[in-house]
Amino acid sequence: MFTDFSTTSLRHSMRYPFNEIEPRWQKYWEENKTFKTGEDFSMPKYYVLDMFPYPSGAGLHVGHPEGYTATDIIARYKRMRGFNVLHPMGWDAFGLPAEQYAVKTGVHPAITTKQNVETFRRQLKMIGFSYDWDREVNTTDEKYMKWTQWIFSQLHKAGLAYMAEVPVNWCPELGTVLANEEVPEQIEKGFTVWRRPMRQWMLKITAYAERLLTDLDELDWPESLKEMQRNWIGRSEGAEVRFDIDATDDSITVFTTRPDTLWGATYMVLAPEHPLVDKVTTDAQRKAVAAYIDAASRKNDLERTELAKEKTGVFTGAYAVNPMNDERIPIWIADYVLMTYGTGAIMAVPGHDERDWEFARSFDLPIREVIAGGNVDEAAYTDTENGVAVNSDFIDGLGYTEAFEKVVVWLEENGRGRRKVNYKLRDWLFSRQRYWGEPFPIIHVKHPDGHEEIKLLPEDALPLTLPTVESYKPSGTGESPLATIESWVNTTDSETGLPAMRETNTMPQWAGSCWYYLRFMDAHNDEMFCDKEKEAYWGPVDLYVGGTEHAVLHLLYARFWHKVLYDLGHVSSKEPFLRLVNQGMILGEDGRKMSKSFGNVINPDDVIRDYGADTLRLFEMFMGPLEQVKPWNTKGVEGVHRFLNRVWRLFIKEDPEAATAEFDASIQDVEADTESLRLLHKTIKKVGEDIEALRFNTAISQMMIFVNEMNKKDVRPRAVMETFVLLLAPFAPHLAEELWRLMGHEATLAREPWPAFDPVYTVDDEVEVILQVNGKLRDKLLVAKGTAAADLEAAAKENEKVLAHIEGKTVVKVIAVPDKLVNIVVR
RNA sequence: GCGAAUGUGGCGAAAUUGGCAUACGCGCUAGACUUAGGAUCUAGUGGGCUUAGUCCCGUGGGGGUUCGAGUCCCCCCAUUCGCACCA
Repeated sequence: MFTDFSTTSLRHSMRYPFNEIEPRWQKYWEENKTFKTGEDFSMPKYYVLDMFPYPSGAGLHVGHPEGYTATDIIARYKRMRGFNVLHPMGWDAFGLPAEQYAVKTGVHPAITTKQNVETFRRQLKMIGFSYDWDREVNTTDEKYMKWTQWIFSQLHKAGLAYMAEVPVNWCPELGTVLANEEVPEQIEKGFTVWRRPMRQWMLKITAYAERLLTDLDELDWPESLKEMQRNWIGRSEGAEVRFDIDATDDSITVFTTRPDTLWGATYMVLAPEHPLVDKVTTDAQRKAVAAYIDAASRKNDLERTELAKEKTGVFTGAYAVNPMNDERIPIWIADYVLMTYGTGAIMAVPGHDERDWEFARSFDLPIREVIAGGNVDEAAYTDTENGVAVNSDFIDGLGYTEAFEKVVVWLEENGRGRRKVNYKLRDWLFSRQRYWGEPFPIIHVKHPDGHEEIKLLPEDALPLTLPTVESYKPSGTGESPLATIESWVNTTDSETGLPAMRETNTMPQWAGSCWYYLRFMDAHNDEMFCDKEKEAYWGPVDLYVGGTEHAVLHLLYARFWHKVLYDLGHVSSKEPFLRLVNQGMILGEDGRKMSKSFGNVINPDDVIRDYGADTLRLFEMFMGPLEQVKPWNTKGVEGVHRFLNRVWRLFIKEDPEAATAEFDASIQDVEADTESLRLLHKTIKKVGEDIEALRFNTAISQMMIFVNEMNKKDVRPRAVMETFVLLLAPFAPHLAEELWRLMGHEATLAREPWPAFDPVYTVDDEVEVILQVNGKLRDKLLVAKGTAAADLEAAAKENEKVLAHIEGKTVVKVIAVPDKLVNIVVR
């Protein structure tokens, strides 16, 4: 022990000396490596993980410590329960803000990142979190990046990474493309985003769509979050149907979930970007079609959908043939059909699809009823439960399910289509035209015959690090600033000696966070991304806590990578995060979202300065249920601070003159009285159960009850008080450690066994039984626990107040529940 | 429009199995100590009342089940979040 404990003074007579206690214990923990995670694999393990932060320049926000305190309480509690606890922290340090700052100032993002990380680390240490800092990881660290690139190589080898010319979301202000998921955020910021074809790296997440969907069922995650992932994956069962184009050899394939309405298809619609558009358009319509396509290309998906009130479209002049009835139906193009979903083409059944109905009304196209039950003149009839097929040949009279099956069989037998499951989920656009990201371990080899070969760098060439650049500005051509560094870009293929160019795209921020939870298990391994034995022991994560903002992106991508690694035999579980909890956002004191513009931002540093870290921790947990959105309240902070002061005064003599802390005279080595024991054991039980269930607010209120009761006593049995300190420890570790030490213990309480409660003291031998007449409370009765129903009934019938209410009336029924109540029903 | 969650004092909230509604904290009121109190401690604090009674009402609104409903069922309203032409 190197820490100096000689000066616990009472300089601040009214408030306990948190500003001395806290830094001192933080120093002690650091020097003694109190929270270093052991590697005794015979112990039961518990892996409790926070979503690691992006170290922004603004520093820690009060929202961060909310989830972090929750996991820290769990970690400290589990350690005391004898678990080998893995509780690490790191940095998701690639990201746009550092790069944009670099563009503006010319300061290398690595420098900004390093400074920000230092701030974050210092702030987190000031709150007293029990992280094993020896396992700290940083996604921008070359040693970490090496394995991110290695995992990409595995994906590539597995055929899950490919390059494709795809319409991307191009943002001219940022000079980069965006993932679909990132678009709404940027538009909100006022940036423009439009479609532009570009050669991009894609990851084949769609190959895992089904498993990502079905495996959700096994996870202990919030239902709403699972629902969000289900919606994002968007599975729908239907059929692909091929429509011949009249007078040509071409055909249009559509996806439909309603093959039972095929006879009602009165026209077809292609997305404006559909490859067949150009081919089928007649000369007469060519001008109108071209104008329409041009207008559509200037809109993004959001404008084409959400903002479009009226349906627009243009006739191509061509006709298709309905395979069910050989009818000639017109082919239109319209931007309400998206190239990115299904086949980019639909059969329009205006009678039974709302969008098609609207479109048909706008353009005066025929609406035909093929499902009876509604009135297609007024609205599309889409009921699949009650509708019955009509005007539909061999399925007439059938309900949805039978009709669906029969049509699919017919399509397959006649070679006109097939059963098909379609997903909304699209492949993951994995490249960014930025500097501050992981370079792809890829070279484009130029063969003498002129063809280009995409080749992975050999494993021993990893990590491929970022070169220094003079300007961080996007090149403007759609390529990253890396493209301008010729000495870096031009290289040779070590295998063939042929000239090659490096890939100049970088990976998105999500890459590093897809596997960091694995790296924590074996943070310094230079031979592998994570040792197999360690992974088998630590994985999967038992509890993962973070915000809802990562509901679909990070959590879906990480699950995808995990499944790939599982398939390749690198990890032992199908899913990375067994249990997941979203902490609710903390609002400003005014009930609005904390924001600089509202001036309602609370800085954790200020709270720690004024009240101490233990108060910050305790208040964040006392505010309400973890999952809930709740407003900050400075008065509430003072409330929990008062509680901690009371705890201190329960033990320590109030004497402003004293140089060192001395025990209050009430702390005595006496045998505990039954009343204190009852209080203590009830508190042990409730605090333990509440921690397990993440109900920290009620655990704290029970400790407050304990303190309020003990406060009234002149004698506070030492053993009782000592046990209480252990209960408080996960919540207010600095104060608890200090009291523990003052009670004469040499070492930290971090691994003291969690107190056990004795059921003898948690149940009272006398209980209050409620006496009711007609369900209304009339009196209460104190009886021995377990008093028989018959005895309760007899006692109730002798009770004066009860008698007053049943006098002169007929007793119809008596309900007597032992230890609860007696209810006499009279008429 | 679709989906999910949530509605309890002046405020944050509790009530774990259908059994005392409002624990705990804030705020407020009164008192004690004090030169002082923005410290501390004690007591009180859902609403109503010509009968101040251990009376009546009371958990978003309406109905229902039950001896008994914040809790279970049905309908409605509000708020928040997510999705949104997904064929």
